[in-house]
Amino acid sequence: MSSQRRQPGRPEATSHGEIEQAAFALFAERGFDGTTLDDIADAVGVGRRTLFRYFRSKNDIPWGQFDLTLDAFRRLLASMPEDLPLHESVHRGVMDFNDFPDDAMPAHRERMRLILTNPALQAHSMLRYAEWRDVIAEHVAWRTRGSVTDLLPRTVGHVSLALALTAYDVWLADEHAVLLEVLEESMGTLRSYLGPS
Amino acid sequence: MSSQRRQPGRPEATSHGEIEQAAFALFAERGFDGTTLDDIADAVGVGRRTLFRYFRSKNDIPWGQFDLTLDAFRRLLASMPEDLPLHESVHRGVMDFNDFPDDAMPAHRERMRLILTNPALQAHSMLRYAEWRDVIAEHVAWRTRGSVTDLLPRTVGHVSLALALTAYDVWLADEHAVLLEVLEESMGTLRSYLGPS
DNA sequence: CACAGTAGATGCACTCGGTGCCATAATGGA
DNA sequence: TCCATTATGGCACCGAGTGCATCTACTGTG
Repeated sequence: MSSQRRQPGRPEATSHGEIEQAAFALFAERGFDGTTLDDIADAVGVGRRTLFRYFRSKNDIPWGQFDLTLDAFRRLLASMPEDLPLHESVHRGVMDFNDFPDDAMPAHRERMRLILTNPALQAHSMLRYAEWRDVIAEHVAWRTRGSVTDLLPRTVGHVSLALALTAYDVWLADEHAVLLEVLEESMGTLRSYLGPS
Repeated sequence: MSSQRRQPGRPEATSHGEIEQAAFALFAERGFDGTTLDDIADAVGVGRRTLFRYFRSKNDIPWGQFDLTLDAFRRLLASMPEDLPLHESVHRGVMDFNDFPDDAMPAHRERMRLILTNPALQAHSMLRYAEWRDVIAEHVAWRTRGSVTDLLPRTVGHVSLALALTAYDVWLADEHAVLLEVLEESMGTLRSYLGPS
């Protein structure tokens, strides 16, 4: 790949990845709140103003390029065989979404630990979660030929997120837990909780 | 009531309620983002600094005295008969929590519309939701003689929140919807979604 | 090589939320 | 009146985020 990158204008001085790396190093050292955007800009060797061309806000840095991740998620759900029961389709989608190669897990864990631990990031995450829920809701709406504003798509979106967040809570609390197993387990827990109705 | 308020020091210049009222008026007029803390302080006739003695942040103003609300929720759950099945106990608690007198609904609706619509407030709400979930998790842990960090309490907390938020989404989108009915409905929707497994 | 075109980088000034510190005001009681 | 107590609120300051204007580095062309 990389035929030629003949772009007209000035080349980019840095990249999302570079900023992310420098930022995570600083976060690990001084904490998220203890790191200013000036710190990050200096570490990357770029102006503070430039950071905002790569990330919408400081809170977005730990999320990396989440838009791309969501695009992949969208494609993932769209690729589910249509003869699969809806709840199976969603469940598999969520499982695949959280299926990372082993060597990526440490970094993923660190990223999620940061996001789920720091109050400012916890709060901000709500906005990203809403986008994630929408992807699910759209899938459900498409499968049921309904609207994303219907009760079912919204319910499935919210509940899927609830289960995922539960799993992450437990996973982060237990050094040896396996994310996908906890995810499966939380789903089972919900079933048995509602079961005896 | 109001036996005597013989407190030693200087009397308070305002109250949570007064600030809240002035703030909501301004929010309705110029929007949440278009209202500065200076605006609110001026409207109340108090220093900007003083606002922070009543509310931890601008984002907390729309929530009123949520601590007190949570205390009531805690007592509500604790008062549930122990012979009630756990899921019933939680369900009833959530229903009662959202059972407002008719004349309080318009204000409640406006408050929730604001919180669930404005991005800054959406994000901030995550922190309040976490406290709300904890109340449920504690109840479940108490009922099951387990720990709040166990899978079940966490799952129930997250899923209960998911259903409540779903209900609020739908309720706010439909002028004529009845909150408690939508809540009940979203619960049923979840059951039927998971049912055919 | 000079010049035009293009797009990213960045400095600057400014707004606003939020905090620490501290002096001050208003009250009840001795 | 003087004191203890408690709330007020001014002041200085920090850091995130934005709009605007300018500059810079690179491509392509004559």
